[in-house]
Amino acid sequence: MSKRRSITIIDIAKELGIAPSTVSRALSGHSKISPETRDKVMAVAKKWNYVPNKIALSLKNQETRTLGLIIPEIVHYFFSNVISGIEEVANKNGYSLLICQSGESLEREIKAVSTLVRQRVDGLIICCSRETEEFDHVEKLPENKGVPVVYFDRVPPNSKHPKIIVDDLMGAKQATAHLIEQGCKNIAHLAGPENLLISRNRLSGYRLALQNAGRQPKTELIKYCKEGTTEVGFAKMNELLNQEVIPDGVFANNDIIALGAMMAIKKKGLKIPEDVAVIGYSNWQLSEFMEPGLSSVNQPGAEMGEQACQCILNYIESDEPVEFFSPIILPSSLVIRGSSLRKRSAQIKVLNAGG
Amino acid sequence: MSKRRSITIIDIAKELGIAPSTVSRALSGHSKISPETRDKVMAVAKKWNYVPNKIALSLKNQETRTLGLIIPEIVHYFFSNVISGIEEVANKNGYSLLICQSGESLEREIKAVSTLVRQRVDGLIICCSRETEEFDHVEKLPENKGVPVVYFDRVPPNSKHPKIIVDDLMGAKQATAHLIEQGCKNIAHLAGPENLLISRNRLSGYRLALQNAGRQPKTELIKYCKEGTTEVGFAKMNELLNQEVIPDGVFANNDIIALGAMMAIKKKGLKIPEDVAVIGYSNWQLSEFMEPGLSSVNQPGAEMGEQACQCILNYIESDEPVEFFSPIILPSSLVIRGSSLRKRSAQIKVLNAGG
DNA sequence: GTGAAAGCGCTAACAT
DNA sequence: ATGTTAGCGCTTTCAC
Repeated sequence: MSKRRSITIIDIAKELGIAPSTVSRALSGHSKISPETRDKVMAVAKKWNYVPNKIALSLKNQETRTLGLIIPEIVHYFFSNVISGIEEVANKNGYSLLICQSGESLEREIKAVSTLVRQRVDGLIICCSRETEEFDHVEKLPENKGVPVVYFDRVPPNSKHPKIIVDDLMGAKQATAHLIEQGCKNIAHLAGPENLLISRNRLSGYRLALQNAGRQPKTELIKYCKEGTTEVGFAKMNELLNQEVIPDGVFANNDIIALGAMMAIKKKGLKIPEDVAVIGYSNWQLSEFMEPGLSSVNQPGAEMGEQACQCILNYIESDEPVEFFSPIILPSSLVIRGSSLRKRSAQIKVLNAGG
Repeated sequence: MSKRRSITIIDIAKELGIAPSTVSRALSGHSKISPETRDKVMAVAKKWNYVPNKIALSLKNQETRTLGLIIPEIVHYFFSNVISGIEEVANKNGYSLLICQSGESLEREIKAVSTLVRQRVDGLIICCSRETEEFDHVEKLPENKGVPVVYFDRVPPNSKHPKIIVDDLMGAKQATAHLIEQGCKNIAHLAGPENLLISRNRLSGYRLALQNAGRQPKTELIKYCKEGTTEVGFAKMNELLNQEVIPDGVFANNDIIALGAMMAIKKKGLKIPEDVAVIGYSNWQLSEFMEPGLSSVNQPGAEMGEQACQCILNYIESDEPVEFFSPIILPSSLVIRGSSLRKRSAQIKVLNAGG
């Protein structure tokens, strides 16, 4: 593609025999400009399809009105929701969005930070990769007070920057409480890997709900699904079904595991939710299409994106540097579905799981 | 956030008492530079965390090494795959990706084009909104030879720009042929809305496969699901099941419809795929989590993104303007699943559905 | 091998 | 109301 020279303010100025600054003023609707010149300028600009050059503006103003986003994977229901939320808010505020995916690799994450800083993004929104345990590449951005940063979902333990996270503990508590309300006597938990904070929080929520109802969480009703696959969910649920105390309710760490559990339940000839009620903490929209009876706690991806974006816009526009931001904790929403998918829409209830 | 002045080449030059141009040369590994100065410059640059300013470079070089992407919705399995594919290739080639979503609105699409052109993206990748029937806002970009454009998925009928589309006809043909091979005698089609090209192509593929097998497509086995919801799929499948000729195979326009159909089949007490085999043309990854027995024709989202990106990079870098690009047609892939989800992974076969 | 100067497109301060 | 000028950060001639 041969390089195209586009129309500039100077071209317009020459055509009309006036100064570039006058053209600039006319174009930006400055008050101290005669209507005639303004109209003439507008006419020429239109005739030649003048497009203002944001690059020149960025260089002059030292701001790009561009936000950088680093995300582990784009192809993921939760993350794509986050992106969408960010894009929505950014767009509404006249900001553009530059996206990099780290592919859960620290190396790529570091490279992405560098790329975006070179591009002079006005702010950086980041969800760290699973590999990331050390945050200097973000925390020690050039000059130590570089670009404003907002973390979401996977956040460093000690950072002064804003953080947006989901209230997993509360969500899990509500989900378990819901099973209790439904009359479940023996509620099992198919937990996620112990090393992940979210798994631990969800387990805690489960325990808390039971204790609040005056019950003791039983060790034999808690199974860890380290790999987090449908297969493991199936296997662990089978174990549960072969124990003495058969659970009549299951809270699963996520919907993938929940799906495996449901397969095991059905294979046993039991009915959902009549015999065993199931509820899954969900990253995906799957629940919508899954078996009826699968209620779920949904991660508020879009809302998280919106909040993160709003947060960084405030950060960018705040004049005095803020010393420390306390984390913003978003509630998950508990979606309760009835047992007939045909009448599903009428039966969906959304509870606000947070406080 | 108070505006931060970052380190420039001039700062380094001053510190060392040399000319900015020398610093520039040292930094960019120019040959005609003494090793001592180079080392000195590098040292200072490192000490002060110098970050080159891409904005200044863009202004000078008249290229941003940035690509613009306009997409109807980010939260969509197919589209998020496309984005991911584009990001991957762009990144690998040193390009950044600026994303706007149109939300299926022509108005927002027009605004997005304008935004991206102002940002001086080097190229524009676009999937038009459902509302878009007139393409001047893209085709007549400033100066008529403006930014390189590549269309994908939803493309204008007559554009000289590159277009990447999916071979729906071939995919549908393969899917239907697969049902025939499986021994299905009466294969129904749950079609999409007639006004969409993809629906028409899939219907044609279905017809073609039957004809190739020496069968006549029967009108009573074709049902249009205008709304494309699970509910409609359920209703239309019920109609089919209550007709004289009960189908033993169903090719559904997409997986949402397929899901409804499967619910209807199961409610009737029939088994999938033993009694009725089902296959859906899929935009989503749902099939992975759906009932066993649901084979699907998957849209190659990531591949489409990669191709689109590669295509625009070539376009950008080609010196002589190309007169007309013929469409690039990607095959969909037919994924055949067995009936036991537990053994699923072993039984998945992927056939290349294109020619 | 290095320096000086021009220029990419734009705007804001300072004239007039 | 309009023109002049300088400068944002960088590279790239053209001198020396």
